[in-house]
Amino acid sequence: MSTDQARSRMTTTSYALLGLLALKPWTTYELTQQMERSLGRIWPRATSKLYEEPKKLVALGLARASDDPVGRRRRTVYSITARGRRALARWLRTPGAGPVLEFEQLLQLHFAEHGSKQDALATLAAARTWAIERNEENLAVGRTYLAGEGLFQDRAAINSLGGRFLTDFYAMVKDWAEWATAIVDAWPDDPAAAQVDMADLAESVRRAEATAEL
Amino acid sequence: MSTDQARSRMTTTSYALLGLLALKPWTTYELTQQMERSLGRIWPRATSKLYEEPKKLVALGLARASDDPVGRRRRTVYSITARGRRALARWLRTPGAGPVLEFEQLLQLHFAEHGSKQDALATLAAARTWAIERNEENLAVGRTYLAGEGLFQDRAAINSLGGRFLTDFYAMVKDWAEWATAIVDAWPDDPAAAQVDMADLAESVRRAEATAEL
DNA sequence: TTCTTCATGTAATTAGTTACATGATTGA
DNA sequence: TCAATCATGTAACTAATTACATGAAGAA
Repeated sequence: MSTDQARSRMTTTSYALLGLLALKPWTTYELTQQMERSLGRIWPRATSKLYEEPKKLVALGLARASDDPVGRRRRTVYSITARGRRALARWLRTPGAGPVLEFEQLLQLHFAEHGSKQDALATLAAARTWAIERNEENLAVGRTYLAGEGLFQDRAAINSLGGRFLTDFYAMVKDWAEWATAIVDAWPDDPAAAQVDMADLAESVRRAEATAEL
Repeated sequence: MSTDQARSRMTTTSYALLGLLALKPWTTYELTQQMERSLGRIWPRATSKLYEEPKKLVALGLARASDDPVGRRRRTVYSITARGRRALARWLRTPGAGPVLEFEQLLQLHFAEHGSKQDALATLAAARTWAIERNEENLAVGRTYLAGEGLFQDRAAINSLGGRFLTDFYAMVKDWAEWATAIVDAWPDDPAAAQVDMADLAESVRRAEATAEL
């Protein structure tokens, strides 16, 4: 156990892995698969991170690693410890951060005046496609649960909260992209010359006002 | 000009700053304010990054820095160069990434079985509050544009695309949080014992199916 | 038996954050 | 004239990514 690792603090990523370990023991590869397929939608991390992070959990006494050899190479299986479960429960009591969004395509749209109308439309089309593709994946998972064949069917009640969030999010992105495409279609060729439609603006403000009401 | 910086590549963050410089020259502090108030909603970065990144733009010849002293200390004003404008236009033609979401609160919900029902409800309440507060800010900006008094009123057409996205996003988060609160309210005290309501699940799937249709 | 894909990991690099420091300005 | 806050920046650190490497398993 390196002192470095023992000293280093728990990040949200650490808890994400710890949470998975609370479900069952996993090999690192299984963890990467699970992240790619599901948890990664709300907490995306590079694969190599997932090989590194559990070591920290072990160093902190929150997880246990067992090496089982496969042929000439080793494979590591991680499982949670009692201390790990307590740490996880403690984390669930702390206030977490709200959604953090990074949206490069929207950033590009935000500077659309410096490119062509075509650029903007292409970006919107890509955003729409993105939403449809992600939704497709999410839908496939939802159907397996509806059929009673989900990977963690006993956790269906909990999983469905996140599933619904993603469903709503993808729908929202798609609808927005279509709305925005109609708007941009009406622009002149030079986006810098585009005039705002006050009626559209007013409608957006009304929507926000509806959300502001308790 | 350090070779290090000249060699380093442009990131999306670099382009975010470059895009702002294309609007007008800014002092670094003004850039931090602008990011905090508006661009940061879709491309959040720490303040110190915003002091560092423009230096790279200068090293790459995409921006110019002018030092103007304020009392005994200096202040840097950055402006874009012709090369910078071309680089920005080129970037607008490249495919950008779709939305990337990090949602710690939802991660906590995902492991709700290891905490109490109260924990889950508190997390959902926090998510709802988050959405309302963010919406409030966004609404305030929208109103200034509707009144014709936006900070960049001439860019209202473009700004309104992003404004609407955020409006829809905050509404979606709030609605989801309220929906989920009702669900969790109906859970037994031990979240691990919660049973999924198949009717709810079916409705989520139907929603996703609606999005999947062209 | 060879090729490809799955599986398992490390190393090098970088992007980003947290912490710190201090001058300028304003209002009590 | 003092305190608080605004404004400006650097340094140290760390989380995370990209690139690389290679063995195992299964298909052709």
